[in-house]
Parts: sequence; structure tokens; C-alpha cells
Amino acid sequence: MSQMLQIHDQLREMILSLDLGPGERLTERWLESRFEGSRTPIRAALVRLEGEELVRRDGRNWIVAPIDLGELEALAEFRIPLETTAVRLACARASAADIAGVEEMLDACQSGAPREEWHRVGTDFHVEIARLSGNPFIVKAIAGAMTRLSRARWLEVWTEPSREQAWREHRRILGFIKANDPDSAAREAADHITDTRDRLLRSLNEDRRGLRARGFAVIGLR
Amino acid sequence: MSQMLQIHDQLREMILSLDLGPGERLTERWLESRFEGSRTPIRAALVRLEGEELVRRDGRNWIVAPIDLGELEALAEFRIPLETTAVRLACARASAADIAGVEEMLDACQSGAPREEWHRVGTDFHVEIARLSGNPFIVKAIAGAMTRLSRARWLEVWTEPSREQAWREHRRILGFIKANDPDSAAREAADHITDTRDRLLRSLNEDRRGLRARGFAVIGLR
DNA sequence: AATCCCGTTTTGGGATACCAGTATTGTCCC
DNA sequence: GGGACAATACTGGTATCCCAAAACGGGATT
Repeated sequence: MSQMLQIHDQLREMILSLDLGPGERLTERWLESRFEGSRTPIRAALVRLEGEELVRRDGRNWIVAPIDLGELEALAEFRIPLETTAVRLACARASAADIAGVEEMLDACQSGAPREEWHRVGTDFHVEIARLSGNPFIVKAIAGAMTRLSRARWLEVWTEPSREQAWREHRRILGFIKANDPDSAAREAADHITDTRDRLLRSLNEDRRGLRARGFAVIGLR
Repeated sequence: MSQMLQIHDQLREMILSLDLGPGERLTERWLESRFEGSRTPIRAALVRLEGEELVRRDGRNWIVAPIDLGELEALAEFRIPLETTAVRLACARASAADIAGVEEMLDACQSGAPREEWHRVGTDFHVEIARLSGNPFIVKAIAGAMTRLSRARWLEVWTEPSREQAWREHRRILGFIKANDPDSAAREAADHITDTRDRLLRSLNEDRRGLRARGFAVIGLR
């Protein structure tokens, strides 16, 4: 694989895992030494990441895209029509094998699993459901939305019951798709997105102090 | 403005105007002489355009993204839930001044206007409506969808009546938003997207011969 | 005439060199 | 000690250079 793609993926991972703080400045020279490559592939990776909005320009400088918690509502508003459409289409189009694949993914995440695993599966579930719709534009849009959501979800204080609740909702959505009940699946999906948003916002609000202590600007959080 | 952005914008325009044929190979050296800049900014522009899916890699080469007419259905399927949501939100949120702005845009496109003008306004209308929703994610998604549609719409054989029909539908949508009738606006928007898709597909089907003569692969067109 | 093969050319990927602008720092004067 | 200012260090933007690999071409062979 080309060096640029390696750098892109690694940097992406570092950003999404909060290894690099939101808003943190990135100089091409630092990245040069960090990844032991020249500025050429590094610049390409940065331009690419800029397209994914994981990196942004601040004047002439590069910075890790800040987390704007104020966009959480808009994100839910965006996801609801898309994901309800996705599950409806999934009911019409997904094969039993496709559905089983997603089910398996959920099963693989047992209660002993590490935090990263829960985080990843919780994101991938929505993308995989979107994939069942067979519409690549929906898939990409949902994947992008989940990426933007991803870092804020690390900040969330996950309690066992809230996590269990989310998983129950995932299973219910999948169950309705399996049962070929598009209306219920769509209702469940919309409710899940709303619930998740509220859980997230509540958690972040309760933990404002903790967030600030960890150096996160709590901008846009009402 | 940086040279890279200039190159990006010019190249983008050349692609969207079909100045560069879909599938056409782009060598960095040709672009170098064409834009009188070195490969560095050109490569950055290409990476950027790749993110917008206007340019693609074919092995090691760069090519102008082909037009896949088969994705027209998926695109409509994607737009309908988003744009119906957008008009509903617009009803709730758009100010009279905002609406008047869009109205003005439609008015500015009189029957004597050049083809480019119709094309541009026909695209921008949907983006502006999305903007009235106040949701930036919806705006960006619609803008991206309209970009992908853009080139196929150049291929369309525009008859006077079909163009008039589209404009009537635009006005109707806007009228319902103005009248604060979200249900009608949403229905009208969905119908418009479906109608437009059908008009486009019919036109392209009738003109297959013409398309091929102009060098366009009619892939994915049923 | 078709095909294979090898040298040449051209390509994109990466590294480096250079520049102009900007921020920083250190210093000198008050 | 504090503020103005100049030298300096560092940044991203661009141009150029080098390389390996892929594409191309042309001639020899069948």
C-alpha cells in the first residue's frame, strides 16, 4: 500500500481515538518525523483527511478538527430520515444471510469485551444496516455521520444499563427487519437515534467538569 | 488564493462542464502544462477532487470519474427522504426573507437565459431549499447529490415543456413552504424528485445513440 | 502478418530544495 | 521592569529532482 494511505489511516486512527486532541495543531514537520516520511505523502494524507473533515485549516495551519457538541442535534436530525429509509429498504432487500451477518456482529460483542470493541460495533451496526439498504449513497452518508459522532461518543460516560439499553434497541431494530416489518423497524430506528442522542447529551452535560479537566472545550453544548 | 485551490476550482469546472470527458485520463504532467503550475499543487487538487468523487484512480492513473447512469435511481432514493425532511424543516424555520431570496433566484432565470443558467439554477434551487432547513448536514448531502447529478443533466435533452414542468414544480414546492404547509411541500418535493428522475432517464434512453456518438459509455442505463 | 521480447519513455510516488510570510524571541532603549 | 522593534526560527506553498515500475514501441523471430 502506498505510504500516503498508511499515513492517512494511522493519522485517522489517532484522531478518532482522541490520541490527538481536538483542536490540536499539526505541523507538517512534526508529522514528518512522527511517520518517518517526507512531507509529500503527509500533505496528501492531510488534504484527504480535510475532505473527511477530521482535519481542518486554521489560517495557514493544520489542526485536528474540533468537536462541536452543538452539532449533535443536527446530526440526529440528519440521521433519522436516512436510517428510517435504510431499514425500510433493508426489509425489502436484505437476504437472510445479510441479516445473519449483522446479528453475528452484535453477538460477537459480549459483556467482557473491551471498551474499544463496544465503541466500534456500536458504530458499525448502523453502517451495516445502511448497507442492507443496498443504496451506496445512504451507506456513505451514514458512515460519515457515524464518523463525526465517533469522537463525542468516547467522551460519553457509559454506564452498564445505558449500554445494555442501546444494545437492546439494536437487536429490536434488527428483529423487525428480520420479521419484515418496515414500519416498526423505522419507528424503532428513529426512537433509537433520539434516545442515543439524549443519552449522549445527558452524559456530556453531567460530565462537563470532567470534560474540561481533560482539556475539551465544551462549545456548543447547551 | 492558493494556487492549489485555483487549480482545484478550474479543474472541477472543466469536469462538471464535460469539458473533460468522463473516464478521460489525466496525467499530472499534462495538468502541469495546462495550469502552468508544478505537480505539487496539482496533486493536492487531485486528492481533493478524489474526495469529491469527481476524479478517481484507475490503477496508478488518474481519470475523470465516469458517469454511472445506473446510480440515478439510487440517487433519487437517497434524495427523497432528505429533501422531504428539508422542506418540512424549512416550513418550521425559514424566514420570509430567506424564502424571498430563493424566489428571486428562480425569477432571475427567464426563458431567454442561456443553458448554463438553467442548469445552474436547477441545481442550486435544491441546495438553497436544503439551506432553509438550517441543518448543515442535510445541505452538504444534497449539495453532493446534486453535484453527482450535474453532469448527467448536461446529457439530458431539454425540451421546452419539460423544463417548464420542472420550474412549475419548483415554484409549487416553494409555494407550500411559504404557505407553511409541510405535508404538501414534502409530497410535492418527493414527486418532483421522482418526476425529474423519470424525465432524465427517459431522455437519456431516447438519446442513447446520441450519447454514444458523443463518446459516452452508456453503462448502467437500463 | 502475428507475436514475442527487450530497450526506451513516461508515469506517479516520494524526497528535497527554496521561498515568502509569520510568529517568536531576544534585545535594546526608555 | 516594560514596551518597541529587529533578528531569527519556523511554517506551509511551490518547484524540482530522483526512482521504481508500468506502458509503449519497434524490431527480430516465427
